[in-house]
Amino acid sequence: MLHVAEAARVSVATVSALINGTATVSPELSQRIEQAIRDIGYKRNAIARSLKMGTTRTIGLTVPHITNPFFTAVVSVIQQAFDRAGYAVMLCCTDEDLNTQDDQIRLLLDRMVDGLIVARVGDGAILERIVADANVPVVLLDRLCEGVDTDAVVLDNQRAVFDAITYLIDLGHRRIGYITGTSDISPMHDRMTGYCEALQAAGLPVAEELVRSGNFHEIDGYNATMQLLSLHDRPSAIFSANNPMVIGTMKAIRDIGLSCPEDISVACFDDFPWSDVFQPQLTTVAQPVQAIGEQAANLLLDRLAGNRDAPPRKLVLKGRLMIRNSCRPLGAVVQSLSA
Amino acid sequence: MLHVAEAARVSVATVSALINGTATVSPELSQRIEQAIRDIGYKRNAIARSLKMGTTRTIGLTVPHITNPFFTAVVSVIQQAFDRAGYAVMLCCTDEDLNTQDDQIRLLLDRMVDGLIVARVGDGAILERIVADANVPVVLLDRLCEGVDTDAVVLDNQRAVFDAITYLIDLGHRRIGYITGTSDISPMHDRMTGYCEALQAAGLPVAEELVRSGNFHEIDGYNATMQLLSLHDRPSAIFSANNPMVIGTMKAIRDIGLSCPEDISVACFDDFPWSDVFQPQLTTVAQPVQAIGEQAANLLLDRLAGNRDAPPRKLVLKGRLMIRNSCRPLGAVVQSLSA
DNA sequence: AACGCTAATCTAAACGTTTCGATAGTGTCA
DNA sequence: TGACACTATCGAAACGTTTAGATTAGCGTT
Repeated sequence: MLHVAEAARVSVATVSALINGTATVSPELSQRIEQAIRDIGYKRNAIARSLKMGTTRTIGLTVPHITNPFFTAVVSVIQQAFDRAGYAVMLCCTDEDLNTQDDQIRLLLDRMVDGLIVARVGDGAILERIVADANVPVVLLDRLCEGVDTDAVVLDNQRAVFDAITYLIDLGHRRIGYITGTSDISPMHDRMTGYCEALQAAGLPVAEELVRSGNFHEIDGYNATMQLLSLHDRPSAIFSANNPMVIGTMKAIRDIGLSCPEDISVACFDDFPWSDVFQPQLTTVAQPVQAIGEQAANLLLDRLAGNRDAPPRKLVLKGRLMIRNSCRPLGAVVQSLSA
Repeated sequence: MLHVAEAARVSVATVSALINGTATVSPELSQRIEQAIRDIGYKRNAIARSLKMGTTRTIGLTVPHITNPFFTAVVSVIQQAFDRAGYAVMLCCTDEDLNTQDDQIRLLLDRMVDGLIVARVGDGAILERIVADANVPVVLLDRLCEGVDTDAVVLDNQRAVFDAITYLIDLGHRRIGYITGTSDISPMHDRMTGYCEALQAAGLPVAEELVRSGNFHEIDGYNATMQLLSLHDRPSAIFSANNPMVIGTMKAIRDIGLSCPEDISVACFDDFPWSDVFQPQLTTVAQPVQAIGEQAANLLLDRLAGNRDAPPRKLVLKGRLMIRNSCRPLGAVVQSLSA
């Protein structure tokens, strides 16, 4: 900018005024300055600007796994929304690991992001401090956080799973296996509650051996399913509370020589784009990813626009049960096949 | 830092020296400073540091679509690699749009990223200028760029498709539909070449009506497939050169009342995690996403480490044909079913 | 002709670091 | 006792912006 000012024989203040439109500058000088800018190929240094202004027009976004199609979709929507608003987004994947998450968030705050959207992991002790200490607005995505009272957009997980399990019960299923992620994050807890309530509402017992938990990965779903399928009185249906894990479930069913839905019905959380193309077409609980991403972005953009003092807003969206052909109605007798 | 210096009764220079370990500071002062840092909860301002140092320890990454599983996987790997190296990554999705890409890259350069990994879109006129003007290292990902001579990691697309088509020919297929993306990017061009060469090598003609092109989206794959299937002498196999488009292909096959692989064989580019779980299990060309991401990251990290003058390095990796059950061997007579 | 008002422009300080060169303190050795 | 080397510390400039406040010029009023 100094060079531009010199070339145009004006002060840097005038150049700045013209670029930002913060003061009127005469047509004559404007022209000289614009010419100089073109000649020199000047580009404003956003870092220097950020330092002075105290804002980076950059936000941080952390998710557990970008390869989880749910997060992929949400990240995509959020990225688009901030792009439209002229913000850059720094993406971090925490790999479902608390320490990684701490590091990532520190990394983002170090870089003076203007705001944070966090699909948290673990118990959020650090998050509490961040929301308290750092003066950047935070919006929680997908997962709430005890003790952190801030903007959030989540799903009505309990209701969504309640509906899905009720659907299975209505089909005649009585023993329904349930595969959950580690229960220290709110959605897993709420989904589990939905499962239990649906069973109770139908007068069915919650059998401990039918509930298995894993760490969100395909292999965990595989192992959990193997355990469920080797029970002497095995479930006629399995619900997986997490998307990547259901892949493991399907592989386990295949490896053990059973097939879905003939031998065992399967449903899961989170829809994916190809779910109605391949067989079996999985019955899923679809989250409104578009809305989730947009609402999260809007909440943050609103704070960034200056609305700092409004009380925390918590948006709860509804899931939708996508009924396909991976769950079959059950007659009086549970079919018993061996491979 | 000023506050820390005052609290510890030292100069800011000393604080900086201690934090960065750039000079020895006495145990006594060290302790005072560390105490002050803790008391105040001081965090170094990375923006100010960037301004002074001329480096942001942040890189920019642009991909056409993060929802394309290939890019999802590569982004994930790259993100991890840079995370390990202490870099942040700014992610942008260009939506296969040239203007968007220009905007995004400008946005990234404005923010003084230290380097750029670009899966480009379009003809790259802007990219040329960037690589010339900006002094940040750029590595091209997945897609080369005429006239931009810089580090790159790509697949041997031609060979990969050659192998896939040859496989179909070996199965007895003679009329093989081919669905490509817009041909102005190198992989699409190379894949097309692989298709033609495989046919020629087998003494088969390249029939114009069997080649359809679209804009990478599911709907384009759908439309292209519909056209192929309504030919009076329709193909017995379809190869889709792009992953999202194959979803459209499968939907079109279903909607028209055919089934795969009984009525029509399907293969495509890019593997996905669930491809061996659902039916039909698609035969795909798998890209080594892990290697691609890591190599791209390494190339850039190497430049960032100071190795600026080395000549451009172009890494070409091999694809792998994952044979599953979506392509069936063909007898002498092409089966002709109507739904 | 002196005055005030407005519009255009400029000067200079500030943002929070890093770093160069200066300075003070300490011990060694002739 | 100086001269000297060495270490620890500091002062101040610099990075490239923004912006408050000062200055200047032009112009209409009285």
